[in-house]
Amino acid sequence: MATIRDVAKLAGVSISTVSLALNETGPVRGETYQRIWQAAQDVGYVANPVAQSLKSGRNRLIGMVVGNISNPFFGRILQEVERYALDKNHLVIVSESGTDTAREMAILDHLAGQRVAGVILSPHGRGPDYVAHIKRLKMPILLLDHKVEGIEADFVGSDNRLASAMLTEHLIRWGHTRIAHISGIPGLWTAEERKAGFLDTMQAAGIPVDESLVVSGDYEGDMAYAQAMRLLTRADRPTAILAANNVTALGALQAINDLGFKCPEDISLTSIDDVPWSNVITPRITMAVQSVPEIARISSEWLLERIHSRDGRAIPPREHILAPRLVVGQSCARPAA
Amino acid sequence: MATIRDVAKLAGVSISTVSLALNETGPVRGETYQRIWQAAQDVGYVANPVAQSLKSGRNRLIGMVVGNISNPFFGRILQEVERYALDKNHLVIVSESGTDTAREMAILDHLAGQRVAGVILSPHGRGPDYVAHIKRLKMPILLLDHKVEGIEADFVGSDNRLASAMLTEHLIRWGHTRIAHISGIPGLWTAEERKAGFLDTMQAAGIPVDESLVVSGDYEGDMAYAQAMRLLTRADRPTAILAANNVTALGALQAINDLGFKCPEDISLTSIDDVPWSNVITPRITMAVQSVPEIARISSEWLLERIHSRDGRAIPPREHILAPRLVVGQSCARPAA
DNA sequence: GTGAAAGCGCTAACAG
DNA sequence: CTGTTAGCGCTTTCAC
Repeated sequence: MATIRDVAKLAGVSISTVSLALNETGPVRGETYQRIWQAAQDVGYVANPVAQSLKSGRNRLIGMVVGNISNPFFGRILQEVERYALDKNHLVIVSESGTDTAREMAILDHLAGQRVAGVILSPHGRGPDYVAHIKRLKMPILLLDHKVEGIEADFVGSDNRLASAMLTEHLIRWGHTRIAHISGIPGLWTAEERKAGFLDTMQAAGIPVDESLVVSGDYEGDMAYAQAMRLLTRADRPTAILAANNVTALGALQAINDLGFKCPEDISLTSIDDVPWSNVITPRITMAVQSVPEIARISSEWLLERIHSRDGRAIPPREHILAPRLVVGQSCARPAA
Repeated sequence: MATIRDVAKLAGVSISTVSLALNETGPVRGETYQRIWQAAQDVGYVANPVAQSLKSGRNRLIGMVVGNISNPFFGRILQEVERYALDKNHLVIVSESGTDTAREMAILDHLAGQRVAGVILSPHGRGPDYVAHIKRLKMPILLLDHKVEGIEADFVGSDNRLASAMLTEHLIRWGHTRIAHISGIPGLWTAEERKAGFLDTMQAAGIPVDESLVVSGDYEGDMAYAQAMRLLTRADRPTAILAANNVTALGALQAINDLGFKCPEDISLTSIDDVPWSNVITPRITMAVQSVPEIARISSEWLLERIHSRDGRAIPPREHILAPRLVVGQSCARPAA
């Protein structure tokens, strides 16, 4: 790899002049500039980003930390973020925290160690230590999806209450009263909001909630399958299920099928979040969808803006809450008599 | 951030002693070692990986370059690779090449610039310039999925011919003769192999292939949908479709549904590669699946092995070809009379 | 306009 | 056993 010294030698100038010229950060112009530029071309010089990082304390990397990499919802966000970042000459480091607070903190430390320019974080940790740990980090952070009390940072997410309210209302309008909710990870902001949206809507409609029909999931298919199995094998089983996210819905649907029930004839089903390839899933699931391109675009833009603005810390924390859109499928019907 | 100097000062030794001690690369032992270690703890010292990289020329990063990040098949591999890498203290940079050779080369240059320790590459580029470009790269590369003629590197992929042969045979056994194939990206190794597996099997069975039923796709759903539409609206439409990958199959299925055909009664369908949530897709698609955990494990192990062995270049290139497994669903039936 | 020199944080000879 | 020192490649004052 050619270094700045090679260029300097070939151009017959000092290395500082080369740096000044190539970065257009000095008064080098005209013939000298041309000569340096040509020399750089000739030896195939590209500045070593590692050396630049050491000097500047910032790397042209951005981190993306999520709970579950294989969730298709995340895959599509990553795709957009990566595209956007590369346009701006940044590479994206991806890491999965699971639901392990310690692991998440360790990952953030690793990223801080690499002097990444910023992080898009879908926070899954909990507890005061966790919050303190994040606040201590020096790099710009953008919170995605889950909001964390006590952390001042840009936030991009959706109106989770509204999403579940819309779906709950939809089910109520079909005549359901025994509605079950398989929730997300207890304690997580989105999960609690979604549950609250459900409970509020039920209450507003004057429908008593059977607490035993509100069960906790973990945003994963296996757990959802198990919980749905439990719910549906009860004598007083629910007539409808509100799933906390896409894979929860798919897990529930599988349980419905495996038990020999028909959706929507026997059980109605709705999902918060988009379901991948929903068109070829039978029945098409009624869901509250968020705009993935919008989430990805705002997140990337805001983070890169904060990274590149002269004083990123000066920008006050912003919040972008997306309104979910109800997409009606064929997974809901009147409750069986 | 505490530097090695802070530790040295607190422990009352020189910085080199600290380095030697903490890296266990010198003869520092006993009381001095303890004191240094304690001091490191006290100031919260963690070696700056950027500085280490500048010195060593290797970063504790590995790159992963694929054609399409949002393909669920890739998501699951990434998940495993990331987990494995983090265990070994490496972070993973993810990037999407699309089908753009120039973009892929640019990404590889970026990664080389960051002095990543190695790259897992699912190559999509083409042409002699491309091959030369890759060979010029100094870092260890592991080829995933697609093999590239002329590049000496570890390769992990599956027996693509066998996969499509198995499925083709399956369709033939059901009595199909007018079988269509929606292929992958023309020119890509996997795509050509899969097509060859299809053609060979047809020939071996003595069934003439209608060339017009062999159409090219791009491993993407939209294109597959369009091609399936075209195939199925012909008067002499095929009775079965062999899709080149998972999303191709889903695109085709959607076309089948949208045209009012029933699968498998009217059209049989098979897929190379796993389909996510295949259990809740109706009908369950018959497919040739590869073991994602195995692919991910071998890839990660081999790459990290090459990275960490004293002379990685000394290990001769290895090849791991996975045997696909036939998973029979309900997407195949006798051709309609 | 241009160059010399300091230094980012670390590792690794080489002396002592 | 430990300290001194010379870089890794780059940016950035500060002189000239």
